Amino acid sequence: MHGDFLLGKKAAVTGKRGLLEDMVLNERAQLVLNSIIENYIQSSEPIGSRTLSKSIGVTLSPATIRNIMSDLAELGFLIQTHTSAGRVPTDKAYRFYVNSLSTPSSVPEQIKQKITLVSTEQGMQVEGILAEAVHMLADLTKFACVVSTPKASVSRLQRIELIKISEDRILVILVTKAGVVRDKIIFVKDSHSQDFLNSVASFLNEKFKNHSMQEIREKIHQYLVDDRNRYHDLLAQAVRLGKKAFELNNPGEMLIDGQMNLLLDSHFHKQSSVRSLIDAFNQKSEIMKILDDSMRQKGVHIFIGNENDFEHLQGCSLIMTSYRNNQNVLGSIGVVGPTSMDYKRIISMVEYTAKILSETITERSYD
Amino acid sequence: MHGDFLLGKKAAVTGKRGLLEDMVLNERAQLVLNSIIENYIQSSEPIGSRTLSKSIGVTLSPATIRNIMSDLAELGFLIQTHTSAGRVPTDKAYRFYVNSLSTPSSVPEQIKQKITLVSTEQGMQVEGILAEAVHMLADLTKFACVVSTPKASVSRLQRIELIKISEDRILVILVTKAGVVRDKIIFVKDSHSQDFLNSVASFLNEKFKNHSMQEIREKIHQYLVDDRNRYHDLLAQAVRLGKKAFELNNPGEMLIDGQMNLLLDSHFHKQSSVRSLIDAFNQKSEIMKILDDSMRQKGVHIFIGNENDFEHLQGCSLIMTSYRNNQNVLGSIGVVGPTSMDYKRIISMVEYTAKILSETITERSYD
DNA sequence: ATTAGCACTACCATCTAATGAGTGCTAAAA
DNA sequence: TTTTAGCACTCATTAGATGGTAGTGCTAAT
Repeated sequence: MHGDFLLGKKAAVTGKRGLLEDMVLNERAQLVLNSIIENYIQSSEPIGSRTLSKSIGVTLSPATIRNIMSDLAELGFLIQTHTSAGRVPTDKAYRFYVNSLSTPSSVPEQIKQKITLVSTEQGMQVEGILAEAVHMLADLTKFACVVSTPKASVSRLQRIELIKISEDRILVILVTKAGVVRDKIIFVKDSHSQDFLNSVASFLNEKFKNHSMQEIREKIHQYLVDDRNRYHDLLAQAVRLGKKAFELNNPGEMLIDGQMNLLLDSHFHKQSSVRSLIDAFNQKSEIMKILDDSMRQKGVHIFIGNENDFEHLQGCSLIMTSYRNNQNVLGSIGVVGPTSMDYKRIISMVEYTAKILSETITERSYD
Repeated sequence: MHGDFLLGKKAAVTGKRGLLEDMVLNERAQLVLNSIIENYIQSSEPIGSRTLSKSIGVTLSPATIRNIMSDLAELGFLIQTHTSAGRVPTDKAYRFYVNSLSTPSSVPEQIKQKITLVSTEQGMQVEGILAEAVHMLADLTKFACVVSTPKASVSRLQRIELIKISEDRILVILVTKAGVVRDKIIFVKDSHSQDFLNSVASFLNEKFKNHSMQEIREKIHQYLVDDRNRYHDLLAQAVRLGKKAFELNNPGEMLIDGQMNLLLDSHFHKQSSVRSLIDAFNQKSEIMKILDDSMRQKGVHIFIGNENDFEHLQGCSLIMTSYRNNQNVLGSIGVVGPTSMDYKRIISMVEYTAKILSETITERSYD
């Protein structure tokens, strides 16, 4: 029985069954594993010892490689689809591979040019820019891509407008610093003149400009509980209308593009996977949750296969990162593809697209 | 050689090679054809004479049916995938079938309830309503569904707002009668105060409220060519800003949902069809054109297979109809599915969804 | 520690033969 | 004249059988 000799010093000390994070493979095992992964990413077919022996740089006989593979399999990095098939990397292997990627490969100049074009059209709405970015990313990666629209709660107020629509309906328009315009209708019991609404609006603008929606809601709540304000008519009305206007009604949306690309991928050809994918994208909330999570921390976030506990997305990896203007993190953008995707390439593309997206949105922001 | 005896009187007079529109099948042939189509819609498998002989109401021996089928094939209503296979309806057959549908079957009460829920959430934006409607339709039909957003040019102005963003940028917000809010940024050479922008906005509001965007653009053009207006400063500036503000920049968008549903359908399992479909939905313009066309006329529009000359959508039928508020036709909504779809059911669903959508949007409109 | 060699396994493409659903045609029945 | 029964024929699909291939694990030699 081999199996121990692959483990580096640290692991040898902590023991084979020790913490996985501390486990280190010896150099040759690592070489073999990476080589298998890279081969598999390219070919999507199980890798055998003979094939690997040729494609790998070092001269190692198939038999030797078989021994190493056998050990790697025992450690859970490789599996066989059947007895006499080559080896296929597990999620654990991909995780190891991704962790070992040090220098993020840069995006080729040719592709950079393609991505840059997002920003050309002036005067476009933020949603339009997001749609274009996600479309582009889908087109480049040939996988499904998602982007979350800027969260209302973190973005700061640039201006509010109140427009009288009918006796009991008022159109509220919120413009945020990030350049997002949101509108909604609120219903009121008693009618107000447009002039009065203008006063309320300029009161609210004066009071709350540059504050985040979250802060505004809190302040309004304070006004409401403070009894003294009851006697100041304009204030009272302003607060009452403001409460409705700033009420969170936008649950945060998500744009998807290139879903169908996944279905060209050989990994998702089975009927059952297709169903699963459809469900996954129909029920946006789960993916939204992942997007939200990756907003909170810097850098690129990678979820491999079973690491996301969303059953419909088994067999998928997600590469996510956030985008921002020069003030705030606004949302995140990323790729959903098979676990056997070309991580290097995809990661660099997601990173670069997010960078360009951030720049474009910053340009458009009102700060 | 049979072949003539199926033609009704009219055709018999004008001759077998006469105008197709005038062609009438005798009652029995029609029964057989409809029966084949309905069977095929259900089973997606070629229909043989024996099968049909059983499933059809009237007692007809397989041999007789074979004769009839043979004639129908000769007339171009049926084809065989290979010599000894059953018959499959052609596009021509579906057209005949659809034309012969008289009483549009109504939507079952149970499904009506599902559709009704679109309108519940108050204060939702028009785009949100459209997204919900198209999602619902996709969910019910299990096909891909599309909806076009209200055209800017036909909708009438409710109100315009100009907001100063920076020295050289102005945010324009257009609210239309249909309840759509559009925003865009325009760039100006010389700086204006917000007060001045307010005057310009109220001037434009007064002048152009209730006019269609198309009309407004024309009027502004007239002002511009009229030299006299040059000396009236506010007017001149208002016209100059207005020109930019009302410039058509929104090419009319389209929301798609349920594309992936198509890939569960057995008809699109071939690799080539999948590619084709992806291209079709990526390149929105063609479908947009069809949506536009079906906005112009009343009723449900049906494009069967090769009737739309968009190569990527061969093998697809489109069921489209327009939606409106109480003033204008705003856009259209419809289904993209295989030619062998259950036309009765789908047509009724598209119709009903459009009706509910129209009602919901009318409620939200500002008239 | 590494490698060559060998027996073994399982998938895959190809071939074959059998099955069966379907047709067209012809001649008999209605 | 229309309908039907019967028969020969076609072609897709299926199940076995077969040989080839890519892979493994094990053992013995290097």
